[in-house]
Amino acid sequence: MSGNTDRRVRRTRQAIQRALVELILEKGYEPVTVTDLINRADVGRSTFYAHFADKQAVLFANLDEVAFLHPAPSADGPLFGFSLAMFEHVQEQRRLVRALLGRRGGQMVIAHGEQLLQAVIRDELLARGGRAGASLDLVVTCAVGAFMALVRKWVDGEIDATPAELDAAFHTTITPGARALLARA
Amino acid sequence: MSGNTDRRVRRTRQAIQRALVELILEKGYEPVTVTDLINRADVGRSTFYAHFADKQAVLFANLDEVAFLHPAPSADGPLFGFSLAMFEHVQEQRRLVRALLGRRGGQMVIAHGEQLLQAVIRDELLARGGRAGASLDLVVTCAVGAFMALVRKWVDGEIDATPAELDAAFHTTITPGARALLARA
DNA sequence: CTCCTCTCGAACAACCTGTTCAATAATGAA
DNA sequence: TTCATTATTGAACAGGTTGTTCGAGAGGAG
Repeated sequence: MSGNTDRRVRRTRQAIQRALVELILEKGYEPVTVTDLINRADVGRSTFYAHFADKQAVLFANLDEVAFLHPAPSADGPLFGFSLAMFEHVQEQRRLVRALLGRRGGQMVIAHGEQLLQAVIRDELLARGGRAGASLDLVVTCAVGAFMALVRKWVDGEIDATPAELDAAFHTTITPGARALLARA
Repeated sequence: MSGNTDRRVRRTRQAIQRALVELILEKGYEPVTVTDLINRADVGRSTFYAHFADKQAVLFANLDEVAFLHPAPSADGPLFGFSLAMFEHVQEQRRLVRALLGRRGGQMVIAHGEQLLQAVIRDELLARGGRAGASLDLVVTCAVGAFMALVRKWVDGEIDATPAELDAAFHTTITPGARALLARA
């Protein structure tokens, strides 16, 4: 048994989740209706509501499959060493990430991603001796904003670059400032 | 004649625009319906559609009143000197900016703000001798992302800081990296 | 005062949502 | 294989939203 449920359940849920990704890539998240979803997934209306409360629940179900944002806070290695791995991960799952985090994706997902990333960056700065406080949080916000901006533009095709190039740009821009903050502590 | 139109037109348009701001602050942008708008503005349904194509048109009409994003590219003065003035401007129009750019606001507006800011920052880096190219654009993207992240969190009340503190954080984080880029040119 | 424009409000078709229900089909276990 | 369990179906429904239309009436400009 893969999963622990009825095969029909697995099939249905997967069909719906797949359909959402396809439709987001075609029209963006907001315009997608539940009716679209059940047509594309070829599933009965009542079946849909037996599995998901609404459109957004499907979105979040997909979200779990792209939760590549949980590196341990590291005090050694290069500062913000996590970023290259993340860019590479995004590239592998480009299709899914594009649907979820791109301009056509849902706002909630971006907010969720920002929160995860915020924790990662904050923990890393603290692990390297940053002093908790308002000014550290402001720097964290800047770093999160910069990273997410790169990812969004990248998956939307507004930027053509390799993961290594993105990583380099992120470090060029953010690392000196972050070091300055740490040195001040 | 203030404006150049019928007084009724002015009154109607203003009532609708005001209503949208109020409603966004109460429920966020997406949940606001045209029916909500015409009730709050106390305006007939057909009247609404005589002035605006849809909800989003009202949003953009409001947007013009907060277009504080047009500083001339400056090659002298401190790098990214525009930012303090912008943070102060945001504080003055906090109510409106909060409705438009905050978490409850529309995605389109944020995208629009990012585009304006991107041009500003890009021009400034070019005016200071930055070499146009992919790696400059990547840095610009980071700077825009960082700035917008600060503004969003600020107007949403997730950050409690003065414009000067925000400005300082922005410069601490971004300026060293930007200088490094310019030095490389 | 008069003409012209704007507003009103109701009614409309079209669409979307989320729920219900009885009939049918697939599944997993004995 | 058989059989009880569970999932799916498809249609129908009430409630809400959108954008349009139209005649009647109110308001402003000159």
